[in-house]
Amino acid sequence: MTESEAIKLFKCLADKSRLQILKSLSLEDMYVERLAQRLGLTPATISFHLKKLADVGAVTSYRNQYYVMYALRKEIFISRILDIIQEESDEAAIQARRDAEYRQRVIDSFFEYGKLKSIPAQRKKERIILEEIAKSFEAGRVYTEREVNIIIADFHDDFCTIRRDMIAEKLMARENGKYWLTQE
Amino acid sequence: MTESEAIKLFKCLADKSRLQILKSLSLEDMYVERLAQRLGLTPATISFHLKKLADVGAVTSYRNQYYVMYALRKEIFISRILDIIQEESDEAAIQARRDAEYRQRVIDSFFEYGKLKSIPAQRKKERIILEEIAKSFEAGRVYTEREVNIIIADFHDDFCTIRRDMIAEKLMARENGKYWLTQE
DNA sequence: CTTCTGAATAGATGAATATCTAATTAGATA
DNA sequence: TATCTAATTAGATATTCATCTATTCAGAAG
Repeated sequence: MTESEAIKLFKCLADKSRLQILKSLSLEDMYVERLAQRLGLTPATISFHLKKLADVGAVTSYRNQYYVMYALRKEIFISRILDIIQEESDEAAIQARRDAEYRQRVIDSFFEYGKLKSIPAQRKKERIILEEIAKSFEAGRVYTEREVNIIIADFHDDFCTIRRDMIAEKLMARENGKYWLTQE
Repeated sequence: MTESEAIKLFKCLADKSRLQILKSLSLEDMYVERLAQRLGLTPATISFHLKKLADVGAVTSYRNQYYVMYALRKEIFISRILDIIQEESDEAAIQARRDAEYRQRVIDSFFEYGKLKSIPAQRKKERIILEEIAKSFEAGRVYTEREVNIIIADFHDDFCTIRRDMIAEKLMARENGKYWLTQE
């Protein structure tokens, strides 16, 4: 389902009259005038809504004597809302989301009130923490060692280790006692 | 979830900007200005949307330095749309729906183009058919036997049997050759 | 305490839309 | 074919609501 299809579907569901139509049709098939009577609305209004519902595939219709019977298409409604929101069918995007969730968990467990509780032992986790700290530096700007220390000290007392590891991980570069962010 | 809660939830999802906010937050927590930048909208507009999303419990927020971080509350989105539409959690309603579905199947199998193909042998099924035919009579109005016959004959040639069974099932009452619907 | 910055609110505006009445269409029956 | 009835469409109206600008609020930092 594309984003604009999802919006159309949710728009359909976001109306009291249409929701009641769907509820009624979930009980039994009905024709326009009967629905109008149940909901206390004009047949014209019901037609208007049924057309929208049919547009998104929520209902189908068939003739029965004088009447046009409408039926609910339950298949349309089996998916979970979360799946629709997160739908991005391409694998790369899904992997990116998993990564982001993992990163967030690591950050949550090592930071508290904006402070780093401890330096992760696992290199993979430390990398994530260092990248998070790197966000406090401006791209392109050149810092003195003292400035770097002060910024890092906001996160953890052991700014020496962290500063050194930032260089080792190539998140920052150093030359002649000056530091700057590398471009990723 | 009540009907009006469901409508509010769907209204929230029925907007491109809000859907994109939710998609963004499903990747990682973000603050207002960052979202504004991603979506090409004003921070004021993002605030407006986030408030609506918070109202329905779709997001939560927490402070982080200068920023107010917003996070997606996935728990809200686990239910299936169909369950929300059909939500009437009380047993009586669910049974009523099953009954209605059964009735519809019986009606579908005995009627064709508005005509009764045959009179059901099972009493339970005949009752359903008779109730369906009874819909062609007006409540409160008194009919002559001839009028009754004409109306029933629209459904089946053997109007005598059907008329007699309507009385036997107490769907109609008769006195002095006059007929009328009983109140159910 | 003062200042700064990001967030929220208020007010205005234009676009979308739910509803009605009236007119038209389409399908069934005679 | 002519006629009847339910369904749909068209046009009008009032309301809702997404968005912007400008202002106010709140929390962090000096």
